[in-house]
Amino acid sequence: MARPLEFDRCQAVEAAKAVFHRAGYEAASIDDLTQALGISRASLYNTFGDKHGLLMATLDSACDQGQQMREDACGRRCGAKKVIRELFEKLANPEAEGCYVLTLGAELSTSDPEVQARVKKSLEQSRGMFAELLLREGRFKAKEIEEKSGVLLGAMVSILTLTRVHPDRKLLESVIEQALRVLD
Amino acid sequence: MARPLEFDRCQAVEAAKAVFHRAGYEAASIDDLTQALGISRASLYNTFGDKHGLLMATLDSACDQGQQMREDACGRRCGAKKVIRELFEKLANPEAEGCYVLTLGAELSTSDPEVQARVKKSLEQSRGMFAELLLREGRFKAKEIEEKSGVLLGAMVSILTLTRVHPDRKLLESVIEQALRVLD
DNA sequence: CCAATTCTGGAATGGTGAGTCCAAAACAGC
DNA sequence: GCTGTTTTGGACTCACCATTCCAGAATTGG
Repeated sequence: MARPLEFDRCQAVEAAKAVFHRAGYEAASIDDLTQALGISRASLYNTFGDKHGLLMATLDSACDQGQQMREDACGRRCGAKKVIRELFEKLANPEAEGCYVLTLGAELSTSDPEVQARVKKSLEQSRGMFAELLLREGRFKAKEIEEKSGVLLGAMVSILTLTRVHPDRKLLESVIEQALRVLD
Repeated sequence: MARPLEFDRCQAVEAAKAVFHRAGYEAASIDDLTQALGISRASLYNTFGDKHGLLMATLDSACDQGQQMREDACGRRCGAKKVIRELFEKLANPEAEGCYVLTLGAELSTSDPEVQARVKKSLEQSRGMFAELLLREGRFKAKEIEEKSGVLLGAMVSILTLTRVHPDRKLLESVIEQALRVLD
């Protein structure tokens, strides 16, 4: 063996995520990134290939964290309404992972099929989670679940988008309360 | 007087809007723009100052068109539910102006205060329109109007965002139907 | 402590970006 | 048709961007 990496890959990915999230993909320069990650150009290229590779690493990380969050939500013992309310509250936060995925989606999904694929997959997984939570309630028909999970996904997207472009506590509360009505 | 402009400013703005919408602001180069607008660099800089000036011109145009759409909606004689349903249907279209505003907002609102201001203003105006339509129904209390207009705004944002990153007819229908329930 | 291997900082490279400039062209009014 | 004004095309500048390269540094196994 030989000299080991002097930095933590995960930490670097998190730092890159923050840079991309704040500046956008195109606007973030390699200099910005190396500075934020605290590593040199060479290390960045050795580890991630190129700028796009680094982007995909951050997207993967965000998707994984989102998936973790979804599994946690499904793993809870309480009723769907409580689980979803708490999930929505957590998402109504500008630093949320989903917000990152969606923001990149808005910037790049028309021009970068790889990004688009992850965004779509992530949204579908969210919808799946909602469907499972609804199913577990045991009081909805398949048809209802399809419709209601769509509504909840829509609400989620709304929350994530508003959180970024027009944060307003009361507005978000209204959206959340209305969405949760599908569980009545 | 002297030599007149050889191109139509409005047409140029529309073309620029299309380029920015497809590629994003940062990724759109001046070359892309001059080519799409069919004008030379000099004309572009003479007319719009710089790239950012051109961006703001496109944003202003989109906001104006949005405002026009809102006024049209308010000017109609039929019930709020019908007006809003038709508006939502119109917005569920990837070329919609609101979609452009929101997409730019996602890319730039954290880094460009001017953009952020227009996006927020545009959203507030939309909310105002919803509030007016609700008020005109004559059957809601002020408190309800505040909440319901927020819900409708959230639905609109959801529709516009989904339309761009994850278009799916049935999903959009579910979102629209659910949103319209605030009018029951 | 040596050799092999891998990482690191920073300089170098080639390309492309936004924005400028000027000479030629097109028009309006006289 | 001449003059003054404005537009236009395209060459030009200069900075910055992503990426590569290399010489030196660090670490492991022997």
